[in-house]
Amino acid sequence: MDNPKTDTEALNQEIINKIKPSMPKKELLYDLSDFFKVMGDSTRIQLLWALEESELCVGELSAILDMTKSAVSHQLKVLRTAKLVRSQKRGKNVYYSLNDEHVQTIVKMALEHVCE
Amino acid sequence: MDNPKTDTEALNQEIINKIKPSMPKKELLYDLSDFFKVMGDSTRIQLLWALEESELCVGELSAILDMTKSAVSHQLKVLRTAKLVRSQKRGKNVYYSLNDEHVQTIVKMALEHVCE
DNA sequence: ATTATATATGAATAATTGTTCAAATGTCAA
DNA sequence: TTGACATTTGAACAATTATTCATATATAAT
Repeated sequence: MDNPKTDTEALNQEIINKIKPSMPKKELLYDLSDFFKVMGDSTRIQLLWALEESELCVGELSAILDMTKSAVSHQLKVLRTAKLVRSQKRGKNVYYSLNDEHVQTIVKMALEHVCE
Repeated sequence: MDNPKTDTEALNQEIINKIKPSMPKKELLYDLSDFFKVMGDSTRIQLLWALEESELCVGELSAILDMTKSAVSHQLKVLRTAKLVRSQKRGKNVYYSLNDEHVQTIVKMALEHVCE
């Protein structure tokens, strides 16, 4: 062969040049992976799962998950920051509810993936 | 009030008793959160993103992501273990491709969530 | 066989993160 | 105001993890 590049590189440079500019920008990339990071914790999955059935306050969630209120509150904050849940104070209690219709669908899809 | 329980506990015990048994079992819970953990890394999102366009070998992915082949290989192993991609050896190269149709849909849904 | 290339792997390091514990805040009732 | 309760918060600790570096394996070409 006369081309030293193709001699040592078996890579398809054409497809590299085509795909590289179509990659997501850094910011979108971090937003995406941050979203999945939030979902990637069993405590938070449980919280979302429970909240699918009803609005619930911290004490109730703590009883359902059988975890300390502190741990639950910490994780609720993560979900709140990610805008997956919203909170509403009523008296001494703070009630949480789902804030995004996508989440239920995404969990269902993930279920289909892991259940096979 | 005559009931000391309801006096100090503002919790709705009925809904706790209803929701608690409907919670997912530990194993399913871990499978679910593990799946999202795999998605919760920007390098792995990039790999899946690129592989949506075409089957690619490690060197090509390394060029597209602008990362060392070692780092790419390590992350491909994670995706392979999670059965999100499959690999096929051809000559000196190992070609990777997507192994699950759910993933593209899930990423699209996540995009809709983060893009608002 | 030797050399070059492609990929994989193991150990090490740095960074991130979930829970616990103690303490702070906020709300209601007496 | 004082006391009890619901929730939040900050610091600390343990555990997990992504990348780097060096090395190992495997394939192809000379």
